[in-house]
Amino acid sequence: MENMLTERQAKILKLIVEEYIQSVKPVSSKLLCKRLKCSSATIRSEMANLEELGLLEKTHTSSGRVPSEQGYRFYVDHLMVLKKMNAEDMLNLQLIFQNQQLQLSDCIQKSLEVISDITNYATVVLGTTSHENLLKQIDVVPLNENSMIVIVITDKGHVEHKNMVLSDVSLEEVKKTVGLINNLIVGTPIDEINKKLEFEIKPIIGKYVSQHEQIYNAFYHVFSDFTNPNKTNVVGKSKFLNQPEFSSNIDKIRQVITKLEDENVLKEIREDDENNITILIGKDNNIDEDVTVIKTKFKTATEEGTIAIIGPKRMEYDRVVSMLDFMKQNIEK
Amino acid sequence: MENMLTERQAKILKLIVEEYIQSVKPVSSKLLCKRLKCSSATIRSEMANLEELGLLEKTHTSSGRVPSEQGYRFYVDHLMVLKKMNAEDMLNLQLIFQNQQLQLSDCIQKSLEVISDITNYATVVLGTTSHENLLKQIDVVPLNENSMIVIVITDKGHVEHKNMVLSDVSLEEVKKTVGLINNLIVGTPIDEINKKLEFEIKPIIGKYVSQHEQIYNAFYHVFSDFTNPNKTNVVGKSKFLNQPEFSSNIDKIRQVITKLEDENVLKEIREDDENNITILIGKDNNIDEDVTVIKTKFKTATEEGTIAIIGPKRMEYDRVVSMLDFMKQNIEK
DNA sequence: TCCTAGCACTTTTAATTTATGAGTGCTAAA
DNA sequence: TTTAGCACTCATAAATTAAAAGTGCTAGGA
Repeated sequence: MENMLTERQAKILKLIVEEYIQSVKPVSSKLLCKRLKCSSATIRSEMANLEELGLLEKTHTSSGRVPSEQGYRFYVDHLMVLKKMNAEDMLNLQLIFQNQQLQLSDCIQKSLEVISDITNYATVVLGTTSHENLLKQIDVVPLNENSMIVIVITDKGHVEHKNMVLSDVSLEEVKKTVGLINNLIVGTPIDEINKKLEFEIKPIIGKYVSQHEQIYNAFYHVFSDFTNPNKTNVVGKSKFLNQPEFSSNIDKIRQVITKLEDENVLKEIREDDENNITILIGKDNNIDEDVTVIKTKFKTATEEGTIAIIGPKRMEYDRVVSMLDFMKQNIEK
Repeated sequence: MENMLTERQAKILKLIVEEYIQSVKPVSSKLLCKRLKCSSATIRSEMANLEELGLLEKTHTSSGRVPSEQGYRFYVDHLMVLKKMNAEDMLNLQLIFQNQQLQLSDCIQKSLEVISDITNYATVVLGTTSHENLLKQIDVVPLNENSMIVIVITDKGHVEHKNMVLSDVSLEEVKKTVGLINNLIVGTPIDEINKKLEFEIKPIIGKYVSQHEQIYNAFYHVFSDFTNPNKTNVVGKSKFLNQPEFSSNIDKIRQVITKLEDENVLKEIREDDENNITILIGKDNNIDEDVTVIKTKFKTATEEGTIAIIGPKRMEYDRVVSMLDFMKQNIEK
């Protein structure tokens, strides 16, 4: 693959991508000839070749060159050298994961917030609550006359709680039902609970529990809410305001932010998720052609999902990729 | 108070404020003379008077008039007529509160998201978890060898859960401790638990529980995290992108968004909180002189806090105030 | 065959000018 | 007290100009 380009062409492409990522200005031949030992004319002719190959573009006839989408792609596939993370940042992130008070999902959330701040890009975690969780236990805590709290715990340590309003129902009967549930359907996958509830519990409480209708309905409700996907929240959407090529174009920013608030768009980020790091440059993603999404899947005993960093196409790929990798490592251990 | 102005002056001021809120353009005398039966010259002289009084301003010598900060203040204090909410919006909000599955704080959060969408302003709820909550019950669910989940429930129905990592500790001993806590310190205000833990529980488990050191520390940790203020999140910060007087000024937007992410700034919004609706126009708030904060306190049996709507100074006061009032009603019942 | 100096040409960007229009303040008369 | 009329101000937009940054191409040199 790499023999598509001469060594010098590769060097030039790399320099242009990195220079442009840094300066946000089309890169001129003159600038490069300082770093390579040759004249600007030579570079110009090489640049013309690279443009021919579809790796560079011009913004107008006499402008410097800018990487094309293919140019970025070639860069990340063949030229990029990963950039090790700043030790301090690494430490900060690790500290978050070492806080054993926190659920894993909170650690992920928190560290992605930190990453958003240090990179100036948006970040997101998708689908951290695995629905393959199995029911571990349910508890009921009566609050007052007619309301109680139902707490549902899964084997992976995920906890949810719901209010349950039941007027004129004896606490005894509710507890009986809880006992039945804990005996009969513990170990069931969360999203199959309602089925079991209907076919295994309902008949039984129908016999032994008074006011079974009301109680059954209340519990059915509690578990059906569980199936709702938990809402995903992109962190640092407004970081796009800090990116020069966006800040001159409010409409674009608005457009991108709107996309980042759209559940469906986010859902698509999860699709075709590979185990290693995937880079969706420009048209590869469904957010905006000037945006890049870098994402990876993670999978642990308790959780599973995708984390992604979202920024301009002109992203610091070398830095972001190694950060994301570092995150993945941290999560998975 | 209102006799500061003649009836006609009041009418003109009201028209100018409302026109400007709608059009975002300085209001000319010509425009007004269509609505009042008099010539533009007459209006001009009245406008000059109102400017004299500090209620109007010009953007340049020959421009139309714009309300001054005092002008807005006079408007909201004396001239504004509340605008009833759209029936559909009211219904939508009410439905959220009628969903008995949800905790009150979730209802508030959800409905403020809706309000942010229909108004195009940012919203926030501050300090919904009252630390006057009393401990109702704690539960422990073992997950595996060395980790368990502690669930803390308060009398107001607030639930929190924490991971607790304890290696080589017998479950029996932990359960004993839980039993002690549930017997001895239930009913204690959340933020006093650690004190009680130290002076009442520690001595006892010191006697009766083996490995008390480790267990005590773990529980101490669980409760000390509780005192952390829950993080407040402003909804719809990017709505400022949709406000014309901001969208021409990215720096301003960035500045405002940064403020809205600053915990301290948000905390100040809660201060001097009155029971009724408070309007902080421009310099009255600590966000930006072109921003207005409209807020009110709410207090229910279970929760207490402040909700606020944050938008440009050129805010639809009549609409927002009645919405906020409606929200308060809904929350408190 | 490859590199480079040189030059014509293109386009952007910023600065300047010009013109137009919206709006005011003031005056004098109704 | 109101209003018509007019001179004046300033913002905005369009048009012009000038300078700067780059490129492509060519022809000569290594």
